[in-house]
Amino acid sequence: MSILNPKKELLTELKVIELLKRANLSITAPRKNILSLLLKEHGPFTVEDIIRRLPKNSCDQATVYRCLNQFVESSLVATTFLEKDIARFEFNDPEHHHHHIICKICKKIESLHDCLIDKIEQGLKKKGYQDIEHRLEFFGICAQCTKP
Amino acid sequence: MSILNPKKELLTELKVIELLKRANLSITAPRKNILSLLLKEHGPFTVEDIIRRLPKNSCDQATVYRCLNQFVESSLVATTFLEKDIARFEFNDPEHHHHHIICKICKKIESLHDCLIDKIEQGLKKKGYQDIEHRLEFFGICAQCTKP
DNA sequence: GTATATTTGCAACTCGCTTGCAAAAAACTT
DNA sequence: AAGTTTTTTGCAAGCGAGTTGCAAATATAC
Ligand SMILES: [Mn+2]
Ligand SMILES: [Mn+2]
Ligand SMILES: [Zn+2]
Ligand SMILES: [Zn+2]
Repeated sequence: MSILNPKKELLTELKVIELLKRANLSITAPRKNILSLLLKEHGPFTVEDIIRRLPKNSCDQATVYRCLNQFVESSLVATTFLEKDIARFEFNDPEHHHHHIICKICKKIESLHDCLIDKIEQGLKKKGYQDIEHRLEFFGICAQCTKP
Repeated sequence: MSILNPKKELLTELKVIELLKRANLSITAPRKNILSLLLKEHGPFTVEDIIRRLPKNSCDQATVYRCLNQFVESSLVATTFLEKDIARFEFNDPEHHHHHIICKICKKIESLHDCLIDKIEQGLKKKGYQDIEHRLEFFGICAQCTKP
């Protein structure tokens, strides 16, 4: 627990435990560390980012992957794939479903607090972005797979 | 050249050569085969799909990857990433920019001829899709990277 | 506290995809 | 059309994010 801000730390810890319980995940050190990290900073973070922020040598990278997959599975965490072969993770607040833009050159990532293509692209142009492209994919369960 | 439809084959061949020239790519057998395949069927196709459709042992998989990357680079081909770690490719007709839906269960992919989220999701529900999610990412060049 | 079930660390492995290099083919030159 | 230069190809080895099998460690249930 931090010496500087014991109260806030404690609140985060309690919230993390509550979230893990609701997700039916047992309370372990790696899970608490990873989830509270994602709760404190917005992200999205690569696994490398996350390990860098975790207490040094506090857990294996396989554990980080396993925990993140479980969090995604139980909707605690959302994923983005802004660069090929690099998954990024952020805490999934269902009230604030949103998307991201990455700069094709410097790879800076920004979160967009909105979800309508044209409107977003107009806003991005005003912000100085050029050569904007988007990728939009849908995922669902088709009629055939619903029937039986 | 096909015995059944020599005219159509010849036209495709000419179109393919024209497209390669416009893209400043030299005219080679693998490039012609891959591009004409993508011109004939809509896709999107994985590299495995493409190799299966190519004349048996007609070229190495490394060549397929290299050609596809060049095609993407010169905007002849568009990519989609509907499943993690699996790239799919289709001919990029700029007049028909569109997106896709994949079934979470059977992985069937459908092309959507439109680009507005709400409208698309309504249409998909009418078609029998359930549990629809989408992924929307933007890519651009940020203000800082534009200046210097 | 003990028994049972779950999770972790480690190292080996998987799998799309990429790459170095010599041989082959295309493009350019005359 | 033949010779020269440049590009592309095939092959096999390599890369790297992510996964997995298993024994030891930890959490949960009783
Ligand atoms: Mn975000
Ligand atoms: Mn399509
Ligand atoms: Zn930038
Ligand atoms: Zn289906």
